[in-house]
Order: sequence, then C-alpha cells, then structure tokens
Amino acid sequence: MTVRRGEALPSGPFELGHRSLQAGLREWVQDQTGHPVGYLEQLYTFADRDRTHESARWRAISISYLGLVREQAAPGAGNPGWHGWYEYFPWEDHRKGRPEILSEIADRLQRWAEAEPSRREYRKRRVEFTFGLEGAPWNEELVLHRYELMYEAGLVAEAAPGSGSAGRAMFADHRRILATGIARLRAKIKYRPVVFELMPESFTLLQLQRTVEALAGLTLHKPNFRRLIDQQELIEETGEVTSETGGRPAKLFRYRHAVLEERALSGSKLPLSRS
Amino acid sequence: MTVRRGEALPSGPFELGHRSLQAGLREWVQDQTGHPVGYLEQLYTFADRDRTHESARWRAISISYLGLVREQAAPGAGNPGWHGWYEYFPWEDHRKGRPEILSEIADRLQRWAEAEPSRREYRKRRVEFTFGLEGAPWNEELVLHRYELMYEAGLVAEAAPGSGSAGRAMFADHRRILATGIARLRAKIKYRPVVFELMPESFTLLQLQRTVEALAGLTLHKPNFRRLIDQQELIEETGEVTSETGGRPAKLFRYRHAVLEERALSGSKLPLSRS
DNA sequence: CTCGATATACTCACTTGGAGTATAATAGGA
DNA sequence: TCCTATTATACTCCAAGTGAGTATATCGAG
Repeated sequence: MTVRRGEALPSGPFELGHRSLQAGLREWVQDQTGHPVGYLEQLYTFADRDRTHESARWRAISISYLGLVREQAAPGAGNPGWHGWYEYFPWEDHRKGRPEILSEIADRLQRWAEAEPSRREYRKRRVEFTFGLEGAPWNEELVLHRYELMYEAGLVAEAAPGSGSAGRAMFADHRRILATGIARLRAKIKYRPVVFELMPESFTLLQLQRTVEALAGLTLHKPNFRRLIDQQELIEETGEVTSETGGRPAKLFRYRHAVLEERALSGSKLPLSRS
Repeated sequence: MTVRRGEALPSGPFELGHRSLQAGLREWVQDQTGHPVGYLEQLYTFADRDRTHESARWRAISISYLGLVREQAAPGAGNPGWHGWYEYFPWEDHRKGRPEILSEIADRLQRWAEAEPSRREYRKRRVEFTFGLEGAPWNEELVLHRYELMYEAGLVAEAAPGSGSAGRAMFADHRRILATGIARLRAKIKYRPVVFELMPESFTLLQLQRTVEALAGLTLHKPNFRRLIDQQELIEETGEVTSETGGRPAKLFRYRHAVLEERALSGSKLPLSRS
C-alpha cells in the first residue's frame, strides 16, 4: 500500500502526543491511506547519514514497520493505491520460472565483480550465492541482500540515477525498507501463521496456497501444501463450498484463531517444488 | 557485559558526530567497558511512554543492539564486569534439569491467572504454553514472552518493587532488553553460525557444545551435535590436540571463515536430548 | 594395570519432506 | 448425452533428516 502514486510508503513523524511508536504509526497510516492496520511488526531503525539529508545540523532516524491488511478500496489523503511489490522487484518473482530480467542483472553484476581485480573472487562468489547462479540454489529470503548488492553495483536508480535500472524506484530509501519487509515476511511465513492476516474470513485451500506463493515468489507442491496445513490444525472447514473457482467446488475454510498467536508453526518449512 | 556492578547494560546517547548508529554504539561500549565489539545486530527500538520518564516535554527513544565479544579482562570507565545472564534469569537455565525456582513461579502465575475470572482460561493457557506446563514442551526461545508475562503478573522487581521477586533486577528496562537479546540469540544459533563469535581461535568440539548449551540453556546430545557440526563443514581441524580437558586428548578445531557469512546453517535445529 | 574420564565412531529406528499418482466433482462444448 | 478440461481431494513412495543408543580409543591417576 503506497502513497504518492506508488512512489512512497506511508510515513510520518513521531510526536509527543503519540502513546507509543505503534500507536503513532497507526494514526499516520490511517490518515494517509484510509486503512486501519491490523498486524504490525517493527522492522529496522535507520540513521545512516548518507541515506538521509546531508545536513550536519540534524539527523533523521527512521523506524520502519511491517504492517499487514486485507485488500480493500482506500480513500485516504495521500493518494493511496495498491501496487504489487514485484513492480519494484521484478527479479524476485519466480512463480513462472526464473524471470528473464535476472539474466541481464547477473551479467551486469558479473561485469561489476570483474571490474575490481583485488576483490574479484569475493565479489563473484557473493553474486553467485546471493542470486543463485552457477548451481547455487535460489534463496527467496535474500531480498535485502540482493537489493543492497545491486545498490552497490549501481544497478538501481536510487544509487545511480539515469543508468539503465531494474525495477521501479521509490522515494528516498523506501525501496530498501520494502525489501527489508519482504525479506522478513518471507522468512516469517515459514514458522508463524501470519498469512491469515491477509486472507478474508473464509477461503479455499488453493486461495491460501496462491497467497503464500505470491509472498514467497515461488510455486508450491499442492499435495504437500495441503498436508502441511492440516497437520498444523490452524484452519477448520466452514461447512460451505464455493463453485466460483471453476472445476469441482472447493470447500471453504476459516482460520481457527488460535488461543495463542505465539504458537509456532512448529518447525515447518514451505513445501517447495523444484519444477 | 555490564556496567554499574551488573545493574545496567552499556549505553549512551546518539550524537551528530556519529557516522551511524552502529558506529556510535561501538564508541560507547568501548569507552564504558574497554571492549571492542565484534558482531553487532540491531534488536529493537523502544519509545513507550510508561517505560521511560513520565515527562510530557521530551521522549526517549531507545535503540537496542545485541553484541558478541570474546571474554577478556576489561578495564573500562563504567565499572564493567562479566555476569552470567542466568543471574538475571535463573528460570531460563535448564542444563541441570528444570530449575527449582520454576515451581514457585508457576504457582504464583497460576494464582495470578485464577485471580481474574473473565480472562481466566486465556491466562491459564498462556501460562502453560509459555512456561511449558501441563505437558506442553519447554520452548527455550520464549525468553521475552516469559519475562513480559512475569512483568504483567508482578513477579519481577521492575514491575513491583519489594515484592518477592525472581532473578536479579536491572536499571530501567535493561532486563527487558537483555531478554530480547537472549531470545534473539537462542533463535539465531539454529540457523546462523554466530556461536563462533564467542569462541577463541581454536577450540575442542566439547567446548563448542558447552557454549551452545550455555546459550540455549539446554543440554545437547553429544554424538548428534558432532554429526550436525561436521555436516555443516563450518570448522576444520588445526592438526593439534589438547590434553587440558582431562581424559583422552581432544582435537582442536578452528572456524572456517566462510566466504559468505550469510551462508545459513541450512535448516538445522539443535540436537536436543530429552533426558 | 585397572579405573574413571573424556574423545571419537558407528548403528538403528522413526519422522519428515519432496515428489508422483489416482480419484472425485463441476462446467462447457461437441 | 457424453466427452473433456479444470479444479479439488486423497493416497503412496522413497530418501534424507533426526533422536537415541552403543561401541571403541586414549589419556591421567592411583
């Protein structure tokens, strides 16, 4: 959920009137986007000089949060609007196989690695590991590592305006914050039932799977996904079915609001499929 | 590593002269404890009104970090000294079985749960889950949850001065920050090779195991621990042995500074032993 | 030389997780 | 009416991972 036509994330100053950081944040997001925020989790606090204004008189400290809401129309004040995050990170979407843009990125990164003789080997291995090249597996959690590496190599507009850049840029370091959020969320869905913060009241198993796939940027193995889900006993049938999905009607499920949200998805990983 | 005779964590204000949050922190810790800090990781940013000064004129924002160093004598300015963290959290050390103090804590928590009729069931389940009662397994990562629950129930001196309290208290909310750090570290050792930040140049496998056990507050299964370690290929033999351990001399190992620190301990959990 | 203590190596059974296949129920078109 | 495409649901298989136990090796002390 963005403001300024997709150029920035909702944000605002922390003021004395705010009861807490979270409370202040909720107010700002509500004002700017018209959305009440449900799930909220602190991400990271930035205060690097080079990432903010160059003034020597004051210093911005940015405290970033990850929030989850259900999609809905949003008549807020700041020109809010929904944007899929792969618009900003097209190389992160592997649901339809390896995206083509990755080849170009890999080429440019490898040229960048070759460019400095002294750190060549280190850079090359870092590129290969981070982007899953040369037989290394693609690790969907390294979103921030990949962005930072591309920033270093001057492949994103925030670092090198004008140069042929990958993905849509954002205001200031908002894209970096977004990368942090995606990375955190991709890691978290593996051991905490946060997906349900994004789901409507009732849903089919495939809808749930498609949501997880959208987050992870990967396709999952259907039978194993189902096995995993009902092992956890986190959802229950509503008793109703829907035929809106085409084909055989699907059972509808709802989230069993677990007594303890802290309850972990005991050591479960995602059931990936390599195909 | 504490200052003020074990009553506080090293801390200091962030100033305009500091290049970054991390750089400022390093300076402060070095000054107060005489220690250079190696590994550093941001923990959490607090700005709750009730946890800081009650003034309406200004507001403290505390940005906490987790740092790891190797033990050594420390002639710093702030009366620095080493303290085992189980001095502050005696209920967290399960290396010699369930600590006795847990029975008392459990009793008092259960009385607290019973005290409020409307939320009784919820509180009881929360206590059982968080402290591993009534057949629920002990989850060593819930350090912060346990501390917060005890805070709520008035079992720690920070919340209720004078009342029979468990563990040694600290200045302001420093014990809460420490709990956050322990929780983070206990979670992290399972998928990142951070233990080696605490180890000397060369060490035996049992020394490594004892270190992990001290962090996790649990005993590990020796053969499985060794199997896990050499699967990861993170360490290599130095070629030397030591007989300082008593019994058969043990081989010495060193950490193979992996080309990429980001390299995960691919999905490894700790080899726990239930005995 | 025996015993206690520590170090190291191997085996076994059970669970988990990736992958594939089979069957059921609907809509739409030949 | 029947066939087919499409989606939903259920079951099996196998290899790798993991908890647990046992056996052997090498030192010091008495």
